[in-house]
Amino acid sequence: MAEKTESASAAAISAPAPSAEPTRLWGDEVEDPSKRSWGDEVGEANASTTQLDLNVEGLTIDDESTIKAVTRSDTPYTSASTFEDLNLSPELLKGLYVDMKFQKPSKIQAISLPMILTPPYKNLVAQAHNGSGKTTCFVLGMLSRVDPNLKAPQALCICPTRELAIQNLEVLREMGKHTGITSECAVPMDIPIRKRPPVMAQIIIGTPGTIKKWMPSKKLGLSFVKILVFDEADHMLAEYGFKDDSLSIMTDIERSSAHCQVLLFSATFNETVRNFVTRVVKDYNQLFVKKEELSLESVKQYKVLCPDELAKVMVIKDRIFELGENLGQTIIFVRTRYSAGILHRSLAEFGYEVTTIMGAQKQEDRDKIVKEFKDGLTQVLISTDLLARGFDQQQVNLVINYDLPVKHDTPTEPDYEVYLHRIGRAGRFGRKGAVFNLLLGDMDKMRMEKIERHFGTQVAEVPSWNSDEDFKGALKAAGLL
DNA sequence: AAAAAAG
Repeated sequence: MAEKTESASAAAISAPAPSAEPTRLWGDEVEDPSKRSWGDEVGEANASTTQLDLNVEGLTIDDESTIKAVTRSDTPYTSASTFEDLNLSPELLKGLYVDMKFQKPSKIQAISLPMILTPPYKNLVAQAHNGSGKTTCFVLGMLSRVDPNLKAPQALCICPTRELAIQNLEVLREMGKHTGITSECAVPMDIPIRKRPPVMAQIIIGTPGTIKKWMPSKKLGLSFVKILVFDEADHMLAEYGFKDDSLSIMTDIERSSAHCQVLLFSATFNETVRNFVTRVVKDYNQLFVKKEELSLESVKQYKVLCPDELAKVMVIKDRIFELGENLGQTIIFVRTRYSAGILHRSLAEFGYEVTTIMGAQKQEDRDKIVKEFKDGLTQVLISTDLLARGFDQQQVNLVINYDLPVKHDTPTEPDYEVYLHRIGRAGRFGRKGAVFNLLLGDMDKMRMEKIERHFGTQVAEVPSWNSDEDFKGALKAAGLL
Protein backbone atom coordinates (compact mmCIF):
# COMPACT_ATOMS: atom_id res chain seq x y z
CA MET A 1 0.00 0.00 0.00
CA ALA A 2 2.59 2.48 1.06
CA GLU A 3 4.47 4.14 -1.70
CA LYS A 4 6.88 6.96 -1.36
CA THR A 5 5.65 10.47 -1.98
CA GLU A 6 7.00 12.53 -4.75
CA SER A 7 7.94 15.71 -3.04
CA ALA A 8 5.20 18.14 -3.71
CA SER A 9 5.71 21.78 -4.37
CA ALA A 10 6.95 23.88 -1.52
CA ALA A 11 5.10 26.91 -2.76
CA ALA A 12 3.39 29.02 -0.20
CA ILE A 13 -0.07 27.86 0.68
CA SER A 14 -1.51 31.22 -0.06
CA ALA A 15 -2.97 31.85 -3.44
CA PRO A 16 -1.35 34.74 -5.21
CA ALA A 17 -3.00 38.11 -5.32
CA PRO A 18 -4.95 38.40 -8.55
CA SER A 19 -2.35 40.72 -10.01
CA ALA A 20 0.62 38.69 -8.81
CA GLU A 21 2.50 36.07 -10.75
CA PRO A 22 0.68 32.78 -10.20
CA THR A 23 2.73 30.62 -7.90
CA ARG A 24 2.94 26.89 -8.29
CA LEU A 25 0.43 25.27 -6.08
CA TRP A 26 0.38 21.90 -4.49
CA GLY A 27 -2.11 20.53 -6.95
CA ASP A 28 0.26 21.16 -9.84
CA GLU A 29 2.63 18.52 -8.71
CA VAL A 30 0.41 15.55 -8.22
CA GLU A 31 -0.65 14.57 -11.68
CA ASP A 32 -0.54 10.88 -10.93
CA PRO A 33 -2.31 9.87 -7.74
CA SER A 34 -0.62 6.50 -7.74
CA LYS A 35 2.67 8.23 -7.04
CA ARG A 36 1.47 9.47 -3.70
CA SER A 37 2.33 7.69 -0.55
CA TRP A 38 -0.25 6.43 1.83
CA GLY A 39 0.29 5.31 5.29
CA ASP A 40 3.94 5.39 6.01
CA GLU A 41 4.03 8.68 7.82
CA VAL A 42 1.71 7.98 10.70
CA GLY A 43 3.47 7.46 13.95
CA GLU A 44 6.59 9.36 13.08
CA ALA A 45 7.89 11.77 15.67
CA ASN A 46 5.44 14.43 14.81
CA ALA A 47 3.12 15.68 17.50
CA SER A 48 0.47 16.28 14.89
CA THR A 49 0.02 12.64 14.11
CA THR A 50 0.18 11.03 17.48
CA GLN A 51 -3.51 11.32 18.24
CA LEU A 52 -4.78 9.36 15.28
CA ASP A 53 -6.96 6.32 15.35
CA LEU A 54 -5.07 3.20 14.48
CA ASN A 55 -7.11 2.47 11.41
CA VAL A 56 -6.35 5.81 9.85
CA GLU A 57 -3.57 6.15 7.40
CA GLY A 58 -1.54 9.22 6.76
CA LEU A 59 -0.36 11.00 3.71
CA THR A 60 2.39 13.53 3.80
CA ILE A 61 1.10 16.09 1.45
CA ASP A 62 4.00 18.40 1.32
CA ASP A 63 7.57 18.29 2.41
CA GLU A 64 8.06 21.87 3.42
CA SER A 65 5.08 23.98 4.30
CA THR A 66 3.32 20.91 5.49
CA ILE A 67 -0.33 20.49 5.44
CA LYS A 68 -0.62 16.98 6.67
CA ALA A 69 -3.56 14.96 5.44
CA VAL A 70 -4.94 11.93 7.14
CA THR A 71 -7.60 10.02 5.30
CA ARG A 72 -9.43 6.76 5.62
CA SER A 73 -7.53 4.22 3.60
CA ASP A 74 -10.58 3.13 1.62
CA THR A 75 -11.27 6.51 0.10
CA PRO A 76 -8.59 7.77 -2.25
CA TYR A 77 -8.60 11.43 -3.18
CA THR A 78 -6.91 13.21 -6.01
CA SER A 79 -5.99 16.81 -5.38
CA ALA A 80 -7.55 19.38 -7.65
CA SER A 81 -5.10 21.33 -9.74
CA THR A 82 -7.92 23.30 -11.32
CA PHE A 83 -11.48 24.08 -10.32
CA GLU A 84 -12.61 22.07 -13.37
CA ASP A 85 -11.31 18.95 -11.66
CA LEU A 86 -14.08 19.27 -9.09
CA ASN A 87 -17.13 18.67 -11.30
CA LEU A 88 -18.60 22.01 -10.34
CA SER A 89 -21.60 23.37 -12.18
CA PRO A 90 -20.90 25.87 -14.99
CA GLU A 91 -22.75 28.50 -12.95
CA LEU A 92 -20.43 27.97 -10.02
CA LEU A 93 -17.33 28.04 -12.21
CA LYS A 94 -18.51 31.32 -13.66
CA GLY A 95 -18.81 32.75 -10.15
CA LEU A 96 -15.31 31.59 -9.31
CA TYR A 97 -13.57 32.86 -12.41
CA VAL A 98 -15.60 35.89 -13.39
CA ASP A 99 -16.91 37.31 -10.13
CA MET A 100 -14.31 36.13 -7.63
CA LYS A 101 -11.49 36.36 -10.20
CA PHE A 102 -9.95 33.15 -8.94
CA GLN A 103 -7.45 31.34 -11.13
CA LYS A 104 -6.52 28.14 -9.39
CA PRO A 105 -7.29 26.41 -6.13
CA SER A 106 -4.97 27.38 -3.29
CA LYS A 107 -3.22 24.53 -1.54
CA ILE A 108 -5.84 23.98 1.13
CA GLN A 109 -8.54 24.20 -1.52
CA ALA A 110 -6.79 21.69 -3.77
CA ILE A 111 -6.55 19.17 -0.97
CA SER A 112 -9.79 19.71 0.93
CA LEU A 113 -12.30 20.18 -1.86
CA PRO A 114 -12.00 16.65 -3.25
CA MET A 115 -12.45 15.36 0.29
CA ILE A 116 -15.56 17.50 0.74
CA LEU A 117 -17.12 16.79 -2.64
CA THR A 118 -16.40 13.10 -3.16
CA PRO A 119 -18.95 10.55 -1.96
CA PRO A 120 -19.47 9.24 0.64
CA TYR A 121 -18.97 12.81 1.87
CA LYS A 122 -16.83 12.13 4.88
CA ASN A 123 -16.53 14.56 7.73
CA LEU A 124 -13.47 16.79 7.70
CA VAL A 125 -11.36 18.51 10.32
CA ALA A 126 -9.22 21.01 8.45
CA GLN A 127 -6.54 23.34 9.68
CA ALA A 128 -4.81 25.78 7.38
CA HIS A 129 -2.89 29.02 7.64
CA ASN A 130 -4.55 32.39 8.05
CA GLY A 131 -5.52 33.96 4.77
CA SER A 132 -5.03 30.76 2.80
CA GLY A 133 -8.58 30.49 1.53
CA LYS A 134 -10.46 28.33 4.01
CA THR A 135 -13.69 30.23 3.44
CA THR A 136 -13.73 29.26 -0.21
CA CYS A 137 -13.34 25.62 0.79
CA PHE A 138 -16.53 25.44 2.80
CA VAL A 139 -18.52 27.99 0.79
CA LEU A 140 -17.81 26.06 -2.39
CA GLY A 141 -18.53 22.85 -0.53
CA MET A 142 -21.96 24.10 0.50
CA LEU A 143 -22.83 25.60 -2.88
CA SER A 144 -21.78 22.48 -4.68
CA ARG A 145 -23.54 19.98 -2.48
CA VAL A 146 -26.86 21.80 -2.30
CA ASP A 147 -29.55 20.60 -4.70
CA PRO A 148 -30.75 23.80 -6.42
CA ASN A 149 -34.17 22.27 -7.09
CA LEU A 150 -34.94 21.45 -3.49
CA LYS A 151 -36.27 24.56 -1.82
CA ALA A 152 -35.39 23.77 1.79
CA PRO A 153 -32.45 24.37 4.13
CA GLN A 154 -29.67 21.99 3.10
CA ALA A 155 -26.52 23.61 4.43
CA LEU A 156 -25.74 25.32 7.72
CA CYS A 157 -22.66 27.30 8.66
CA ILE A 158 -22.00 28.42 12.24
CA CYS A 159 -19.65 31.31 13.03
CA PRO A 160 -18.49 32.93 16.28
CA THR A 161 -19.45 36.52 15.49
CA ARG A 162 -22.13 38.31 13.61
CA GLU A 163 -19.43 40.09 11.56
CA LEU A 164 -17.96 36.81 10.38
CA ALA A 165 -21.37 35.36 9.51
CA ILE A 166 -22.16 38.40 7.40
CA GLN A 167 -18.76 38.32 5.73
CA ASN A 168 -19.10 34.63 4.88
CA LEU A 169 -22.58 35.17 3.51
CA GLU A 170 -21.29 37.94 1.27
CA VAL A 171 -18.63 35.60 -0.12
CA LEU A 172 -21.20 32.89 -0.65
CA ARG A 173 -23.59 35.18 -2.49
CA GLU A 174 -20.87 36.50 -4.75
CA MET A 175 -19.54 33.07 -5.55
CA GLY A 176 -22.98 31.54 -6.00
CA LYS A 177 -24.42 34.49 -7.88
CA HIS A 178 -25.31 32.48 -10.99
CA THR A 179 -26.49 29.34 -9.27
CA GLY A 180 -29.86 30.61 -8.07
CA ILE A 181 -29.18 29.05 -4.69
CA THR A 182 -30.82 30.99 -1.90
CA SER A 183 -29.18 31.96 1.36
CA GLU A 184 -29.98 33.69 4.59
CA CYS A 185 -28.14 35.16 7.54
CA ALA A 186 -29.13 33.95 10.99
CA VAL A 187 -27.84 36.64 13.32
CA PRO A 188 -29.63 38.50 16.09
CA MET A 189 -32.29 40.82 14.73
CA ASP A 190 -35.23 42.88 15.87
CA ILE A 191 -38.11 40.82 14.50
CA PRO A 192 -39.50 38.39 17.07
CA ILE A 193 -39.35 34.76 15.99
CA ARG A 194 -43.11 34.32 15.97
CA LYS A 195 -43.49 37.03 13.37
CA ARG A 196 -40.96 35.76 10.91
CA PRO A 197 -41.81 33.30 8.15
CA PRO A 198 -40.23 29.85 8.17
CA VAL A 199 -36.78 29.68 6.64
CA MET A 200 -36.92 28.66 2.99
CA ALA A 201 -33.34 29.50 2.09
CA GLN A 202 -31.12 26.62 1.03
CA ILE A 203 -28.03 27.81 2.86
CA ILE A 204 -28.05 29.44 6.30
CA ILE A 205 -25.03 31.14 7.81
CA GLY A 206 -25.24 32.49 11.31
CA THR A 207 -24.29 32.60 14.95
CA PRO A 208 -25.09 29.70 17.29
CA GLY A 209 -27.59 31.43 19.56
CA THR A 210 -29.85 32.57 16.76
CA ILE A 211 -29.73 29.28 14.91
CA LYS A 212 -30.46 27.44 18.09
CA LYS A 213 -33.38 29.74 18.77
CA TRP A 214 -34.88 29.10 15.33
CA MET A 215 -34.73 25.33 15.55
CA PRO A 216 -37.19 24.43 18.31
CA SER A 217 -39.66 27.04 17.09
CA LYS A 218 -39.88 25.03 13.87
CA LYS A 219 -38.83 28.01 11.83
CA LEU A 220 -35.83 26.12 10.59
CA GLY A 221 -36.47 22.64 9.21
CA LEU A 222 -33.54 20.28 9.51
CA SER A 223 -34.74 17.22 7.59
CA PHE A 224 -32.82 18.07 4.43
CA VAL A 225 -29.65 19.44 5.99
CA LYS A 226 -26.77 17.48 4.52
CA ILE A 227 -23.79 19.66 5.31
CA LEU A 228 -22.91 21.43 8.56
CA VAL A 229 -19.93 23.76 8.76
CA PHE A 230 -18.21 25.23 11.79
CA ASP A 231 -16.03 28.18 10.91
CA GLU A 232 -13.39 28.87 13.60
CA ALA A 233 -14.29 25.41 14.77
CA ASP A 234 -11.79 25.17 17.63
CA HIS A 235 -13.38 28.21 19.17
CA MET A 236 -16.94 27.10 18.49
CA LEU A 237 -16.50 23.66 19.99
CA ALA A 238 -14.25 24.41 22.94
CA GLU A 239 -15.05 27.85 24.25
CA TYR A 240 -17.43 28.13 27.14
CA GLY A 241 -20.65 29.70 25.92
CA PHE A 242 -20.24 28.37 22.40
CA LYS A 243 -19.58 24.74 23.07
CA ASP A 244 -23.01 23.75 24.37
CA ASP A 245 -24.88 25.54 21.61
CA SER A 246 -22.65 24.08 18.92
CA LEU A 247 -22.96 20.56 20.24
CA SER A 248 -26.70 20.77 20.61
CA ILE A 249 -27.08 22.05 17.05
CA MET A 250 -24.96 19.15 15.87
CA THR A 251 -26.97 16.52 17.71
CA ASP A 252 -30.29 18.04 16.63
CA ILE A 253 -29.24 17.81 13.01
CA GLU A 254 -27.95 14.29 13.39
CA ARG A 255 -31.29 13.33 14.88
CA SER A 256 -33.47 14.85 12.18
CA SER A 257 -31.54 14.34 8.96
CA ALA A 258 -30.28 11.15 7.39
CA HIS A 259 -26.67 11.87 6.50
CA CYS A 260 -25.07 15.12 7.47
CA GLN A 261 -21.48 15.86 6.60
CA VAL A 262 -19.68 17.93 9.22
CA LEU A 263 -16.81 20.26 8.29
CA LEU A 264 -14.60 21.91 10.88
CA PHE A 265 -12.30 24.70 9.75
CA SER A 266 -9.80 26.84 11.65
CA ALA A 267 -6.23 28.07 11.57
CA THR A 268 -5.77 26.77 15.10
CA PHE A 269 -6.58 23.52 16.83
CA ASN A 270 -4.51 23.19 19.95
CA GLU A 271 -3.93 19.70 21.21
CA THR A 272 -6.63 19.78 23.87
CA VAL A 273 -9.19 21.03 21.41
CA ARG A 274 -8.17 18.58 18.73
CA ASN A 275 -8.55 15.67 21.10
CA PHE A 276 -12.00 16.82 22.03
CA VAL A 277 -13.10 17.76 18.53
CA THR A 278 -12.05 14.51 16.98
CA ARG A 279 -14.05 12.65 19.59
CA VAL A 280 -17.15 14.64 18.77
CA VAL A 281 -16.89 14.17 15.01
CA LYS A 282 -16.86 10.60 13.79
CA ASP A 283 -15.26 9.05 10.71
CA TYR A 284 -13.39 12.14 9.65
CA ASN A 285 -10.60 13.01 7.32
CA GLN A 286 -8.20 15.57 8.64
CA LEU A 287 -5.75 18.19 7.52
CA PHE A 288 -3.42 19.96 9.85
CA VAL A 289 -0.33 22.10 10.21
CA LYS A 290 2.38 22.02 12.86
CA LYS A 291 2.21 25.04 15.14
CA GLU A 292 5.80 25.92 14.32
CA GLU A 293 4.74 26.43 10.72
CA LEU A 294 1.63 28.46 11.31
CA SER A 295 3.17 31.93 11.44
CA LEU A 296 3.06 33.55 8.04
CA GLU A 297 6.44 34.15 6.44
CA SER A 298 5.16 37.26 4.74
CA VAL A 299 4.18 38.96 7.99
CA LYS A 300 7.08 40.39 10.01
CA GLN A 301 6.60 40.47 13.77
CA TYR A 302 8.17 43.09 16.04
CA LYS A 303 8.25 43.91 19.70
CA VAL A 304 8.45 47.44 21.05
CA LEU A 305 9.42 47.95 24.68
CA CYS A 306 7.43 50.83 26.09
CA PRO A 307 8.33 52.49 29.42
CA ASP A 308 4.75 53.41 30.26
CA GLU A 309 1.19 53.55 29.01
CA LEU A 310 1.66 56.99 27.48
CA ALA A 311 4.54 55.70 25.38
CA LYS A 312 2.17 53.18 23.82
CA VAL A 313 -0.21 55.93 22.81
CA MET A 314 2.69 57.96 21.46
CA VAL A 315 3.89 55.04 19.37
CA ILE A 316 0.49 54.82 17.78
CA LYS A 317 0.11 58.55 17.35
CA ASP A 318 3.59 59.45 16.10
CA ARG A 319 4.70 56.27 14.37
CA ILE A 320 1.70 54.31 13.23
CA PHE A 321 -0.43 57.22 12.14
CA GLU A 322 2.42 59.12 10.55
CA LEU A 323 4.23 56.24 8.90
CA GLY A 324 1.32 53.93 8.36
CA GLU A 325 -0.73 56.53 6.60
CA ASN A 326 0.24 55.47 3.10
CA LEU A 327 0.82 51.83 3.85
CA GLY A 328 -2.76 50.66 3.82
CA GLN A 329 -5.01 50.02 6.74
CA THR A 330 -4.23 49.24 10.37
CA ILE A 331 -6.01 47.28 13.08
CA ILE A 332 -5.12 47.95 16.70
CA PHE A 333 -6.11 45.11 19.00
CA VAL A 334 -6.87 45.72 22.65
CA ARG A 335 -7.69 43.24 25.37
CA THR A 336 -10.71 44.94 26.92
CA ARG A 337 -13.58 47.13 25.86
CA TYR A 338 -12.43 49.54 28.53
CA SER A 339 -8.97 50.04 27.05
CA ALA A 340 -10.54 50.34 23.61
CA GLY A 341 -12.44 53.34 24.90
CA ILE A 342 -9.42 54.85 26.65
CA LEU A 343 -7.22 54.54 23.59
CA HIS A 344 -9.93 55.85 21.31
CA ARG A 345 -10.37 58.95 23.45
CA SER A 346 -6.64 59.66 23.76
CA LEU A 347 -6.20 59.49 20.02
CA ALA A 348 -9.29 61.55 19.39
CA GLU A 349 -7.96 64.19 21.79
CA PHE A 350 -4.84 64.43 19.69
CA GLY A 351 -7.08 65.02 16.72
CA TYR A 352 -6.65 61.68 14.98
CA GLU A 353 -9.39 59.97 13.02
CA VAL A 354 -10.00 56.52 14.36
CA THR A 355 -12.97 54.20 14.74
CA THR A 356 -13.54 51.49 17.30
CA ILE A 357 -15.50 48.27 17.26
CA MET A 358 -16.51 46.07 20.17
CA GLY A 359 -19.36 43.88 21.26
CA ALA A 360 -20.83 46.52 23.54
CA GLN A 361 -21.96 48.63 20.61
CA LYS A 362 -25.31 48.48 18.89
CA GLN A 363 -25.48 46.03 16.02
CA GLU A 364 -26.17 48.75 13.49
CA ASP A 365 -23.17 50.73 14.72
CA ARG A 366 -20.96 47.67 14.40
CA ASP A 367 -22.19 47.09 10.88
CA LYS A 368 -21.50 50.71 9.99
CA ILE A 369 -17.94 50.68 11.42
CA VAL A 370 -17.10 47.48 9.55
CA LYS A 371 -18.59 48.77 6.33
CA GLU A 372 -16.65 52.03 6.52
CA PHE A 373 -13.44 50.13 7.14
CA LYS A 374 -14.07 47.64 4.34
CA ASP A 375 -14.91 50.50 1.99
CA GLY A 376 -11.60 52.12 2.87
CA LEU A 377 -13.22 55.19 4.39
CA THR A 378 -11.32 54.67 7.64
CA GLN A 379 -7.63 53.85 7.91
CA VAL A 380 -7.19 52.82 11.52
CA LEU A 381 -9.55 50.61 13.45
CA ILE A 382 -9.36 49.81 17.15
CA SER A 383 -10.88 46.44 17.94
CA THR A 384 -11.35 44.00 20.75
CA ASP A 385 -10.90 40.36 19.89
CA LEU A 386 -14.25 40.61 18.15
CA LEU A 387 -12.34 40.89 14.89
CA ALA A 388 -9.39 38.71 15.90
CA ARG A 389 -10.72 35.77 13.94
CA GLY A 390 -11.61 35.52 10.30
CA PHE A 391 -11.99 39.19 9.47
CA ASP A 392 -10.80 39.53 5.90
CA GLN A 393 -9.67 42.89 4.62
CA GLN A 394 -6.83 42.62 2.17
CA GLN A 395 -5.68 46.22 2.64
CA VAL A 396 -4.73 45.58 6.27
CA ASN A 397 -1.00 45.22 6.44
CA LEU A 398 -0.34 46.63 9.86
CA VAL A 399 -1.53 44.97 13.05
CA ILE A 400 -0.79 46.50 16.43
CA ASN A 401 -1.14 44.52 19.62
CA TYR A 402 -1.78 47.34 22.05
CA ASP A 403 -1.87 44.62 24.67
CA LEU A 404 -0.98 40.98 24.25
CA PRO A 405 -3.81 38.47 24.40
CA VAL A 406 -3.76 36.46 27.63
CA LYS A 407 -5.47 33.35 28.86
CA HIS A 408 -8.44 34.20 31.01
CA ASP A 409 -7.76 31.80 33.85
CA THR A 410 -3.97 32.24 33.80
CA PRO A 411 -3.27 35.83 32.74
CA THR A 412 0.47 35.35 33.04
CA GLU A 413 0.20 33.06 30.03
CA PRO A 414 -0.33 34.47 26.55
CA ASP A 415 -3.24 33.17 24.53
CA TYR A 416 -1.36 31.60 21.63
CA GLU A 417 -4.37 30.98 19.47
CA VAL A 418 -5.72 34.51 19.73
CA TYR A 419 -2.23 35.87 19.04
CA LEU A 420 -1.99 33.85 15.85
CA HIS A 421 -5.44 34.88 14.70
CA ARG A 422 -4.78 38.56 15.41
CA ILE A 423 -1.55 38.70 13.42
CA GLY A 424 -3.30 36.80 10.65
CA ARG A 425 -5.44 39.88 9.96
CA ALA A 426 -2.38 41.18 8.10
CA GLY A 427 -0.87 39.34 5.18
CA ARG A 428 -4.08 38.07 3.64
CA PHE A 429 -3.44 35.78 0.69
CA GLY A 430 0.30 36.04 0.92
CA ARG A 431 0.52 39.82 1.09
CA LYS A 432 3.23 41.54 3.07
CA GLY A 433 2.51 42.80 6.55
CA ALA A 434 3.96 43.86 9.88
CA VAL A 435 2.91 43.35 13.46
CA PHE A 436 4.00 45.57 16.33
CA ASN A 437 3.60 44.19 19.83
CA LEU A 438 3.66 47.01 22.37
CA LEU A 439 5.17 45.56 25.53
CA LEU A 440 4.96 47.10 28.97
CA GLY A 441 7.02 45.60 31.79
CA ASP A 442 8.64 42.27 32.53
CA MET A 443 5.41 40.34 32.44
CA ASP A 444 4.81 41.33 28.83
CA LYS A 445 8.39 40.48 27.94
CA MET A 446 7.89 37.04 29.41
CA ARG A 447 4.64 36.51 27.55
CA MET A 448 6.32 37.54 24.33
CA GLU A 449 9.15 35.07 24.90
CA LYS A 450 6.61 32.34 25.45
CA ILE A 451 4.92 33.19 22.18
CA GLU A 452 8.25 33.08 20.37
CA ARG A 453 9.06 29.72 21.89
CA HIS A 454 5.62 28.30 21.20
CA PHE A 455 5.64 29.09 17.51
CA GLY A 456 9.37 28.79 17.09
CA THR A 457 9.54 32.26 15.58
CA GLN A 458 11.87 35.15 16.09
CA VAL A 459 10.21 38.43 16.97
CA ALA A 460 12.64 41.26 16.24
CA GLU A 461 12.95 44.14 18.66
CA VAL A 462 12.49 47.71 17.54
CA PRO A 463 15.44 49.29 19.38
CA SER A 464 13.70 52.44 20.54
CA TRP A 465 10.01 53.14 20.93
CA ASN A 466 10.41 56.79 20.01
CA SER A 467 12.74 56.54 17.06
CA ASP A 468 11.26 57.30 13.70
CA GLU A 469 14.22 55.70 11.97
CA ASP A 470 13.81 52.44 13.88
CA PHE A 471 10.21 52.11 12.79
CA LYS A 472 11.05 53.02 9.22
CA GLY A 473 13.70 50.34 9.26
CA ALA A 474 11.23 47.81 10.57
CA LEU A 475 8.67 48.65 7.92
CA LYS A 476 11.32 48.49 5.22
CA ALA A 477 12.42 45.08 6.42
CA ALA A 478 8.81 43.99 6.28
CA GLY A 479 8.66 45.13 2.67
CA LEU A 480 6.12 47.84 3.33
CA LEU A 481 8.24 50.92 2.69
C1' DA B 1 -11.36 45.24 34.51
C1' DA B 2 -12.00 39.16 29.01
C1' DA B 3 -14.39 38.75 24.56
C1' DA B 4 -17.56 36.72 21.74
C1' DA B 5 -23.36 34.97 21.43
C1' DA B 6 -27.66 35.18 23.80
C1' DG B 7 -31.08 35.49 27.27
